[in-house]
Amino acid sequence: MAEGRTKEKILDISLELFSQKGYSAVSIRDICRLVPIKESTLYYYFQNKREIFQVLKERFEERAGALMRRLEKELAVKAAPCQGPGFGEGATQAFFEEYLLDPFCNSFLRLLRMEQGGDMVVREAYDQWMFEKPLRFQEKVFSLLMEQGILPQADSEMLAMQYYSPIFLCFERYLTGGELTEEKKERFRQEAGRQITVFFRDRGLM
Amino acid sequence: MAEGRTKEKILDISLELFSQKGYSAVSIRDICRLVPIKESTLYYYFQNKREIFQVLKERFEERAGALMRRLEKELAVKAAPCQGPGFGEGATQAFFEEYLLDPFCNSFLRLLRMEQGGDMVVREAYDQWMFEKPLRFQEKVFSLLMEQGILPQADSEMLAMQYYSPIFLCFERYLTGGELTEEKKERFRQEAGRQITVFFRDRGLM
Amino acid sequence: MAEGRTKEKILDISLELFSQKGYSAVSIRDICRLVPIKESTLYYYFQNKREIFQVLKERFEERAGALMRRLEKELAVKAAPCQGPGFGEGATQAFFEEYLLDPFCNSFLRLLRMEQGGDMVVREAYDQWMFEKPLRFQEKVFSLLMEQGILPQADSEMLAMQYYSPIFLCFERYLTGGELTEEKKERFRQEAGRQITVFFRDRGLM
Amino acid sequence: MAEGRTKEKILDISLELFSQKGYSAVSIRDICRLVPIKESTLYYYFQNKREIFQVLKERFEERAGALMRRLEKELAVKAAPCQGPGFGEGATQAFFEEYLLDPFCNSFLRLLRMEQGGDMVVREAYDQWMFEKPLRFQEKVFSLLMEQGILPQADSEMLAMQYYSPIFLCFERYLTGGELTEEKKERFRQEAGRQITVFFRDRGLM
DNA sequence: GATGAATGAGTGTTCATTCAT
DNA sequence: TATGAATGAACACTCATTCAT
Repeated sequence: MAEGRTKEKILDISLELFSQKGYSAVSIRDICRLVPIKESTLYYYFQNKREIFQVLKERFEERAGALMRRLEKELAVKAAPCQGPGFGEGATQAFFEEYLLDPFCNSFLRLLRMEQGGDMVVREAYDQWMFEKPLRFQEKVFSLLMEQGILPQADSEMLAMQYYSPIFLCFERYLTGGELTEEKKERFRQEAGRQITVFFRDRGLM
Repeated sequence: MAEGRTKEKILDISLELFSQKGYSAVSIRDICRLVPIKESTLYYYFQNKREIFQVLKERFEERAGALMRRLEKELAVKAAPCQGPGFGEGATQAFFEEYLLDPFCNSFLRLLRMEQGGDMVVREAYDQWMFEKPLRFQEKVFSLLMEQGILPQADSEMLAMQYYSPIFLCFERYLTGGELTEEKKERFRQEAGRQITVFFRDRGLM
Repeated sequence: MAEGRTKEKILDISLELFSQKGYSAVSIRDICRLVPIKESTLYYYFQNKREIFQVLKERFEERAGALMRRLEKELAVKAAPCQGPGFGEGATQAFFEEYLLDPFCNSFLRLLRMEQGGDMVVREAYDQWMFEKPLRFQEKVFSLLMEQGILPQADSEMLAMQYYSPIFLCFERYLTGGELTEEKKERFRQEAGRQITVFFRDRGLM
Repeated sequence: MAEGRTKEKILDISLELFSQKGYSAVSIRDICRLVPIKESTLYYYFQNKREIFQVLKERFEERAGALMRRLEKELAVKAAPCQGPGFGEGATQAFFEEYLLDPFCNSFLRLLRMEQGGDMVVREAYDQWMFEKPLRFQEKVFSLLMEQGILPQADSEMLAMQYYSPIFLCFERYLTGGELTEEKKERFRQEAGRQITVFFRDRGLM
């Protein structure tokens, strides 16, 4: 069999199941039935069930971390010449499409979200990737917009909350239950998009 | 043992455990160990594990429904004579203290939140009690405030989102993991309170 | 079912199997097949496999401890009036029939003997019950015999070794493998008996 | 890798583990982890787990057989001219150092000792190498000593038991649990040595 | 010589649930 | 009201072993 194929398939299926039913509600048997392999084969690739989660977590953090770094870099570049409020849009779109709506990231965020009954480390990861990092990033965006006089001076932390919290609410409401269908994604884009539009309009932009 | 005592204790302990570790991560054994009764005794009071959840759900809906109805009634009464924006405060405080921060309601909301991997009915309940009802209620509040000229005319639905989403974010961030300590409650009150204050100040009130 | 029957049967069968094949070579399934019960039933009576061993150990120590105490008491009583070397015989016979040859004690000693690869506590128990206690007891017997002038003065510790070690060798050789048949028991009685006879004859007694 | 290297290492590590934890408590994984090789590699050298034991057994029997033959030959040679009781000493020392205390032989004897729950052939091997052969050899020694008038006429079989059983007890007590440390070896040498000294002194020698 | 990939049978253990008492 | 006794199905995980490469 082609190298790495099986391991990848285990990870794919595991994430899919975990994000739908929750880590502890998914059995090794469930995973193996769908791969499909024998349970003993799974243990050739992973030491135990927890390790599947760990590997998924590492991959998520790599990927999400790379996205965050990229967005910050783009922010710095674009900010140089005054470009109007538009440059925030790119970031938001990337944040939507490559993070909240991206199948892998979306699934993992859902998994984190459900498993908060478990250990602290999961709770902390969820706090980081769902709250801390997005809010910190948005603060920087608004600070820049204010520096350039595009937005009136204000508390950037508060602004980040006002901008991000409706997005978060829409994420929770439309993107964390059942399968991630194109329908749900579209609904999210519209609802969250409306909130963003109004946010900028209220502040005299766009 | 006094009638009803045991059943209540089963419900109390079940909710406590469910809200901390999630429905499926809590075993009948776990519950009975803490009551304490034998497993077979539990089945004298409940047909199966799911029924414990059902009873909790009914009680929650009774209680939360009563609260919502009460708030709506108070809204109608208070609204009659013009009383300034203050009359919204009472509702918000009651929503905080008797709903999001109330041990029973908080626990059940956490339980709903975690079990969305399960069946649709749970998802719908969560949507109702976490999004639909609070947002609908807030819309009415703002409609009234606008009718009375206290708030400038605007899209009340949008306003409700802008008002409620930071509260929801704070709820998710501070009130859904680990035990519900007084510390966490206070933190929530402050963070969510700040958001509300700014919301009204931005709109020329308070 | 009659009270206590099942638990006792589990213990009986477990000891039998453990003493034949060794603790770790016996599976819960093996035990349950012979009882016969379902595996889940076994866990109604015992928390885990180790607890079966623990209970057997407690029972053995109670029983063997009682025997040792009884023999010591009889020694003190009988020693009072001079009765010739005969009084040692009773002790040896009890030690043979109620300890080394007793089905329960024999099985447990075999179990201890085999499981020395495991934890220290098992090793120590084996050392106590196979070496320390028998040798200490025999020392007391010889001290008494010397006090009464029946045996000439000598190092009682050395004497105990000279008396006990052939018995121990016969035990190891004839009583620790396969089933404990009446044939094997008889062979042990004869071989060990001959050693004892010669021991006393060499020292001018009997 | 140099030919034979890997196979030897598998045998060394297997014996070490077997003698510490027992044959069935050691997994192929355990062995391979320490060699270190992949499990499939082990099956290049051995058909199955049992074969590792078989090879070890053959080597043990070769080695122990050679030792026994050598001791018997030395006995015949030395016995010719009258040399006093000393010629027994050499045999005993060799029996200690090259058999009971020799790392390879000691490990294998421990392995045999633990695995008596298994098949008859193992039990028989244990009986041969732990009881039959040592006792037969000792009988010959004493027969010779008696022929030469060094020891008074007596039942050589009984004498062999009296001589060997304390040694066997010390072996069981001090050399069959945990690792074979220099400390344990020394303790054995002293305890067993004392027994031998007293044995000869009691019979007017040394 | 050595390995990567796979497996069937088995391990100890936990689960929600039943039912006669 | 409450329990003692039992169970079938599932659980995560380990075992010795195979075989194509």
